[in-house]
Amino acid sequence: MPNITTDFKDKTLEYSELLENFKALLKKNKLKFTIQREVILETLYNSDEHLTPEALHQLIQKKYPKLKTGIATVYRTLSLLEDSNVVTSLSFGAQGKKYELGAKEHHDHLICTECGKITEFVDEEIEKRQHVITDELGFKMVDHSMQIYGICSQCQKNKS
Amino acid sequence: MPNITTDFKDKTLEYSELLENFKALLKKNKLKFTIQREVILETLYNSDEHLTPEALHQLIQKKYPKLKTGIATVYRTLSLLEDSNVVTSLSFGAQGKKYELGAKEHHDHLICTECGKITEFVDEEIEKRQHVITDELGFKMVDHSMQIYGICSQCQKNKS
DNA sequence: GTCGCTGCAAAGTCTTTGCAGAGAG
DNA sequence: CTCTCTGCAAAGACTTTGCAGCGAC
Repeated sequence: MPNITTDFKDKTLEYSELLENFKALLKKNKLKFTIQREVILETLYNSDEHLTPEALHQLIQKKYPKLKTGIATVYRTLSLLEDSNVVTSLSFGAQGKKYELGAKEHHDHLICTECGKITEFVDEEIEKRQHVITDELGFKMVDHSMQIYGICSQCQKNKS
Repeated sequence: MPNITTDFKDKTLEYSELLENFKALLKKNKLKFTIQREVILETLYNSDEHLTPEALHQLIQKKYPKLKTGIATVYRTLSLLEDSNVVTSLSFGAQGKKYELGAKEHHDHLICTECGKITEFVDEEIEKRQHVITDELGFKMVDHSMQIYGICSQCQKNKS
């Protein structure tokens, strides 16, 4: 079976486009476009990682020390972005949540339990089966998330 | 396509067997078998739901008011059970975690965002695809979890 | 100017920990 | 008897909220 149905990662949206969308969203809801909100969006965009609020805050403080962005603002902005479906959050076993831009297309996650690296993927076959399952139960699917945990090839090498 | 690959829910292990396994596990690790630990295991077994530590604690207090079981003990026991793979935890978007007996066979979750009801299922096709995906990346799968969010048929009826 | 936004600190949740006494082995 | 477990309360980690001044529009 040729591998034509599984795609790994890619970034589809230009930052300028994302920013325009965000501005439009704010305007639509009579919210203000502030420098903090832009910085948070931009930092999320430029990070390939999935960030915790704390990590995001630290990145911003390092990059824009003058701004003295408060952690509360990071939380508030992330909530705003999540409600608007601009970002998506992932919940992990322990405590804490990580955020990523959700404007990219839907995807699932492969998580390395050794190094924490997250690889994204989409598999058509799985997406199809999900519909079969929910249809069968009369369940109306709104969203789904899938995480596969394991050890990435790099960490396997390091161990041996 | 006949539906022969998707199974919905079932309970496979007798409580007595589960209890014996638990006792053996404790003995192996030189841990003690206490009434609190038994009550927590039993309550988890008799609940078809996925319980939060708080909910589990309340159930226990209602059923065994004399025992005055502390919430700390519930947390401590759940950690113990999770480390021993007797229970599995599910993390949710907001805060909080829910626990279920994990001795049952592996399964995924369908979660109703209206009423919170959780339906379990296993789909062979999806399980297969997961292996295809991880093999392709040289990723060693240890575990996975999948949640489908949506509105169950009952809640759809109630709304209309 | 107006009204929403921000930083700060205080207050909330949920979870973990320290400790002295209770209880299993 | 010994050494782990437990309940309680205090401490922690993470997140949210109240408020006065700031800043976008």
